[in-house]
Amino acid sequence: MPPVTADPVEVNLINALEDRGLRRTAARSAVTDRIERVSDAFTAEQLCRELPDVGRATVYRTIRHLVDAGALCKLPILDGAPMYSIARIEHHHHTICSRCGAVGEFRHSTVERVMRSLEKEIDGDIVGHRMEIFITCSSCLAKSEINSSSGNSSVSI
Amino acid sequence: MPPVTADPVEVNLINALEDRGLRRTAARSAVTDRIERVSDAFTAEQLCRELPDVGRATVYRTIRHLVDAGALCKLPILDGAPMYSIARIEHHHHTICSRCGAVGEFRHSTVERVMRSLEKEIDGDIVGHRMEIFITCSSCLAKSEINSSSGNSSVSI
DNA sequence: CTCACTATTGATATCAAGTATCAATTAAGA
DNA sequence: TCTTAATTGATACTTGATATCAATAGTGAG
Ligand SMILES: [Zn+2]
Ligand SMILES: [Zn+2]
Ligand SMILES: [Zn+2]
Ligand SMILES: [Zn+2]
Repeated sequence: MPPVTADPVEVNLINALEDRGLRRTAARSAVTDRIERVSDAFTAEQLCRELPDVGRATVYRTIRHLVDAGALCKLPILDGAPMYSIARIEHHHHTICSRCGAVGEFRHSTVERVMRSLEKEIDGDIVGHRMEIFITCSSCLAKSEINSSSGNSSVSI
Repeated sequence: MPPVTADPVEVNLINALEDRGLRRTAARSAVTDRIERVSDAFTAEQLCRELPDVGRATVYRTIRHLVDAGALCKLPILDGAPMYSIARIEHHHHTICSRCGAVGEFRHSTVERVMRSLEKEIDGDIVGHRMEIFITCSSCLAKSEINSSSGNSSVSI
């Protein structure tokens, strides 16, 4: 059975910036420290609120640098601001809880194998792919069992 | 070999709206006619520009109704406004040309089978998924062969 | 260590996408 | 035809994000 998770990568965001020739500054360290401390995915605005002493422009700029460096994933959200999460695994996909928004990473070799197999069938050259699995996470499941009750809101994609 | 495309569905957008109890109006017909005439994916703003006599609010509202009705797909775009395309196939995924933005639909039974198989390995209940394959479409490939030259700009996801 | 030079910062203005309001208009059924 | 509720669209507003640019702060040379 192929591994669902693999190769957790050591992350040091401020180093990722320095590797790109960017200076280590107080503002950037504040941003990267905060991101590393937060376990979950976040929006740029959330980060701005949590770092009132760092200018929004700097928060947005730093996020952009980190995405460019491949140290952060930008998750496309259908409605509202995109979310970001630390890229702990080289190539991977995300699980997103449709109730609480919790984001997880996973890798699955079968998925990648299927992607490669599509090469033959798709018109043009494949240059990449993206995939998200929407879930109800175990903690949300637990909560809804406590409150028993309510609806099975399924997500239509 | 499993089919890459399947079940093309007849689309009649104005009917899709009427089926939801919405009235057939001149403004809505103008919007749906336009969408049906445009083969490619489009943004809301594009549609507004092409329909200067329909108010933007109405364009946005109509698009929202069509997405709710499942007649339009909303494609999450990482940067900039989301794009919409007519849903011609029941459940499906998209190919997106990373050069020209052309959007295609496809279905592949293996992909769906793999998704189901992930149920066992992912923590929580799977309620849906989304997938996009980024390509260089055949027409862009043809163009770049004419101009010979240039770089294999690969997309990092 | 000091200086000069460039990168960085952040207040502010601006832009872009999209939604809320609400009076005027219009579709649709009796 | 007439009544009524749905729809429209000009306008103002919200939100997310970027552009500007003077002030500030790293960095490397001397
Ligand atoms: Zn959850
Ligand atoms: Zn993959
Ligand atoms: Zn193309
Ligand atoms: Zn699928």
